[in-house]
Amino acid sequence: MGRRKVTHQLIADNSTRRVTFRKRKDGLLKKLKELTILCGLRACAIIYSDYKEGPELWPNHKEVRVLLNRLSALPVEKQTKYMMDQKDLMNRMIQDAEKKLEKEQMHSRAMELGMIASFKDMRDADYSEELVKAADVVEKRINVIRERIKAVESGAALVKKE
Amino acid sequence: MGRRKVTHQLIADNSTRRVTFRKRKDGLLKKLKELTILCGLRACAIIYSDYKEGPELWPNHKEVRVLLNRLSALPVEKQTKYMMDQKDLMNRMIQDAEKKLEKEQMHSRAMELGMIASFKDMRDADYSEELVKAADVVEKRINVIRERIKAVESGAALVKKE
DNA sequence: ATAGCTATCGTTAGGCA
DNA sequence: TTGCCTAACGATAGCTA
Repeated sequence: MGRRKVTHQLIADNSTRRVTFRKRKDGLLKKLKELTILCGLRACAIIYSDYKEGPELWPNHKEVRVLLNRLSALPVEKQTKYMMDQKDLMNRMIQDAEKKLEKEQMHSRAMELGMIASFKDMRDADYSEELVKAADVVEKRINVIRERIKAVESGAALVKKE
Repeated sequence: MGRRKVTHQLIADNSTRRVTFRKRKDGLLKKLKELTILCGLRACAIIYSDYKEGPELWPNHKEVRVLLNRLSALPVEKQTKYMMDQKDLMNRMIQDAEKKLEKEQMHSRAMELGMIASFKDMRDADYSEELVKAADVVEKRINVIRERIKAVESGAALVKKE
């Protein structure tokens, strides 16, 4: 009956932890939805878990894609130049790191769980249908660029291997 | 005193909405933190709002970067090839779109708000300190690649302009 | 596992400094 | 605005089928 005061540490029991995860994840998404409605925002969430095949997308796949594209302006590193100059040192470090990773057979990626939510203030967002389409096109363009980058990335990885 | 039952629609009053946003955002982050502890996950959040200069990063800048790098496997488009083949058509569409955007002087990006959270199950994550460092190096490498991509992106934009 | 069911705990709307 | 305050309201731990 009722509920116990929550102990703030890892839930030991496996299935209890699983249930708690589901309940609280749902709670989080509900609150996210409320926030979007109350404050006039857009939001999305992506959740990887070992309980599902693919990532769980909220509110839907399309919204996730659209909002993800808005993250390109995210602050990453202070400056690129320094890192580029450090390339050789970096490469050596990377090789060391990869050897170690290989050695330990780290494969926890499969257990990965992720969530992304992106909001946009829509208070002044009564764009015409046309403008929405236009924005979508621009976002698709960014997607193209992302894909190209991925290709470059794979290529670089291949080159590195030999 | 007390509270009123929440009406599920946009909060009309500007400052009330602002306060509600802050309260509920904090609540969301708190619940995110609890989830990470109770279920042994890692998580982060990125929040853009017009109430702050830059994005608000939770739990901190580094964690956000690390977890963001794990999103590369995210499902984006069904296939790249088709989009690449469509490049010319796309470019024309983009030009049209950008003209319209320019014309309308859309500048809502400044009002953008975003949140990202990424979790990783850590139950089997008692890596040695060394391994953690190694993983970090690999992630830095990915960051470098991202930066390169950005450069390419800017370059493409410049080319496009003339 | 998954779905209800409540007692209880946690969140927060509205008020006040 | 920004931070407490407290009564409602909402979320959920532990239980049952």
